[in-house]
Amino acid sequence: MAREVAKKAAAQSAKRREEKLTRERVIAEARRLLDERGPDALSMRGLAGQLGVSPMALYNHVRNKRDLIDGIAQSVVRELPVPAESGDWRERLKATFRALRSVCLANPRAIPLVQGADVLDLNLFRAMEASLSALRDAGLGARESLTAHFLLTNFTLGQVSYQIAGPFRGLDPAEAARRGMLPPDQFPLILEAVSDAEWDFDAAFEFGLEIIIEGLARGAA
Amino acid sequence: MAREVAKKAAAQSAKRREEKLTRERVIAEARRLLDERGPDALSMRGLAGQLGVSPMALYNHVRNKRDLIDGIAQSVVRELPVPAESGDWRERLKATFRALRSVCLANPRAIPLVQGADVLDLNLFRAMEASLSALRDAGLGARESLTAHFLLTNFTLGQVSYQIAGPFRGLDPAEAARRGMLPPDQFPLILEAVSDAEWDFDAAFEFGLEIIIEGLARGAA
DNA sequence: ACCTGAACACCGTTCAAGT
DNA sequence: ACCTGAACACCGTTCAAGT
Repeated sequence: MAREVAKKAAAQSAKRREEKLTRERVIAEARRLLDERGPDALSMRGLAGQLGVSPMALYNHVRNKRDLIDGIAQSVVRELPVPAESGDWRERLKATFRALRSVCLANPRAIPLVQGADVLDLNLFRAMEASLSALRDAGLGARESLTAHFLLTNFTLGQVSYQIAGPFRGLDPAEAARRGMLPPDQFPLILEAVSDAEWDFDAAFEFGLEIIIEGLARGAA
Repeated sequence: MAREVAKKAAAQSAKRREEKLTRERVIAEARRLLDERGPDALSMRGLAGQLGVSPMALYNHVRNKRDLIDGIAQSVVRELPVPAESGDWRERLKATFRALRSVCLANPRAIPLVQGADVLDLNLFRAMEASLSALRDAGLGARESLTAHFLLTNFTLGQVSYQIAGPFRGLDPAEAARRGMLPPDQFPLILEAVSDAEWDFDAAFEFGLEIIIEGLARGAA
């Protein structure tokens, strides 16, 4: 029958369409597309193509592109482990922010897109509660703890963005030195630092974490 | 003559065209457009319209949109004051990063666009040299100073982004509380912090700066 | 050298129509 | 309820042509 022929043709041209289209499937495919082919490949049309469906079909499961990206953000955040509850406050703090960093680094292409996404996920608040709890144990007050939490969050996310963008992206002293922009008498310290070879992001993160925690311990005392 | 009539008509429909089109004028107008009407208004076509010129005329002064944005970034960075050279290392550090913060906050709409722009401007390296110099005076080594400089940069830019995006944009514990996502027995500290009213960004910045500097002084000793 | 208009290859989204 | 095709109002950029 003509019907069945048409069905077969549709199934062929739309390989990925065995399963029903759902919000979860749309978002999962969006993540895969973003991860494998980058942000430019993540268009509503391209995504629909990957799913073997018309672009407008997506709008039954996602309000608009903004909502799609919020969905990606949420699905990334769900990979945050629930933080440990026991141990020294310093170690609990470190564990919480190391975990945040790991999840971000595991999803490098999602991070720039997800900046400023709206994601109210329980996992994030669990991490926040754990962080506040550790800070209170360090002797900080309610207000100070909140400020310190955002200090640590800013530091962690900033460092992650920096690492993802590539070392010195857009502000490379070595490049400036190569172009002769930096006369040695005016910029001795930059030139010394630049010659100091490669950059260890893990070490820089641990160093920053240590400094901040040390400052908090000190400030609370 | 028909020529002169045509000229007049062109001059009328293109009010802003008295002056010659230059890279500087293109970038200045782009900044104005971005500042007053936001990132969506900053299209090559819209910008050309503002300048009373065909879209393609811009490409004589700017390689492409990426280059236009790099130009905006550069023109913002040029507003960074040259850092002071004397004084206590703590005060010099604070002054440097307060200045960076001020320039960013004065150009809120440019900041998100400018993330990841390529801008090798002398002003930025002057600030970096000043920062490294202060850190060396604090007793840090070459490598540590560089790491600490990026810690402070990350912190400052992170805090600025956060402030520009709006308080708790995308991660609002108060909103989550309103939606009943946060049972009081599991999230006592978040709920306490949230009830603590409004957020003071200036104070949070100064607090963070203090903590980091304290940590650096302590770590060096 | 600098500018133009037309065209190309895309976007996100609305709408009316189909099942 | 879910999906479709056609259309709308945009993009950035290339190209060939004008002065």
